[in-house]
Amino acid sequence: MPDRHTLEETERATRERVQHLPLDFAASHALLSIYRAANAVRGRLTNAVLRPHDLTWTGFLVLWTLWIWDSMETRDVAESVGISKGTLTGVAKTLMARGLIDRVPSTEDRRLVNLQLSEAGLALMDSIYPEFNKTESRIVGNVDAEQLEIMTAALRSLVESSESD
Amino acid sequence: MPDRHTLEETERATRERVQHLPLDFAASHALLSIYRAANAVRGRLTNAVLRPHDLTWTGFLVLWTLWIWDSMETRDVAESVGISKGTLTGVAKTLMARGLIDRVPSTEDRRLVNLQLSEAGLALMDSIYPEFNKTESRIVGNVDAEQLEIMTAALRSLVESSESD
DNA sequence: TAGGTATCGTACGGATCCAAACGATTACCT
DNA sequence: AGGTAATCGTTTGGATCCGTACGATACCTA
Repeated sequence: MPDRHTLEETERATRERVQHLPLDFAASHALLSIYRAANAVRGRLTNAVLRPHDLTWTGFLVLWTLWIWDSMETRDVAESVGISKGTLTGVAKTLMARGLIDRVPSTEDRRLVNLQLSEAGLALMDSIYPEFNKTESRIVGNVDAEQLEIMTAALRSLVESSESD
Repeated sequence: MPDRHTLEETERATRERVQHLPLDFAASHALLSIYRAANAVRGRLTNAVLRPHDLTWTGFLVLWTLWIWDSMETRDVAESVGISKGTLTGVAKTLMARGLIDRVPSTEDRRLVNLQLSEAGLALMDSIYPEFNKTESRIVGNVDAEQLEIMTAALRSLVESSESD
């Protein structure tokens, strides 16, 4: 029994374990790789960039979303970040307590609340994002540019087919 | 301000927002796609396959790991699944309470504990995994086989370069 | 214009997760 | 041999996250 297992070893062991079953190994390996990659990337970005600024991964995504889109309704922020509405309430509360975002109740529909970056939040993003992106760039540095493009396109089509139904 | 944003729209908006900065857009889009894909895939598999069996995503990964490798020390299970040792303690406790796994203290090193599937756990995996894989296959169904292979390889090299340092 | 339906943001319970601290056990080193 | 260092699994505390339920508000239709 080996101590540690690389992705490749795991895939080989999987084949042996279930070789008597009619399974789609390519699909299984692809999705396992996606999940591991997402975890690894998130962990590294969190530790290297976010933690020194006392920012959560989710909190950063919220800030980043508002940075890109200027102002958004809470439901759209949640959907864009990939968390539930209820989760966003707590995250937004934390970010607001730190003065990084503002809540702006809608005048047209009083059920709605818009979120946007405060000046402090904007300044924070301006200073953090270049650093964040530099780490991103380093992470994908070993992957050929063309392969990276294919990967991104494949992931995108996968997201669409997975979210649609 | 649009209501919903596709990955493509988000990438376009990102460019406009930060076009004055010297950034690596390909890297940013790639990692955003990975994260969204992982979330979407995990959500769909959880809802479609795991929830009916009252299984957590993490719990299933633990079972799956033990299914593939027969028996493992807890530290290796945690590392393989991508969670901390402390988290695994709780998850393993839950799975053991349901009689799906067994704890086997090591005789050679009394600090170590090995985990393995019980008979009930083995039967559960035998019945669930074909269904799980069928959904996996459906998710990647729209992606060309060759592109899928490139994507998987790119993700794998990305995991390695991201976990190494 | 009144009542039913839909959707908003929020509150709450439970599960998951991590980082740090801890006691127990083993390995190393002089 | 004996003491220090390293590593094991666990515990603890706090943050995150989801699903559900809820009141409030807006829309719709007869």
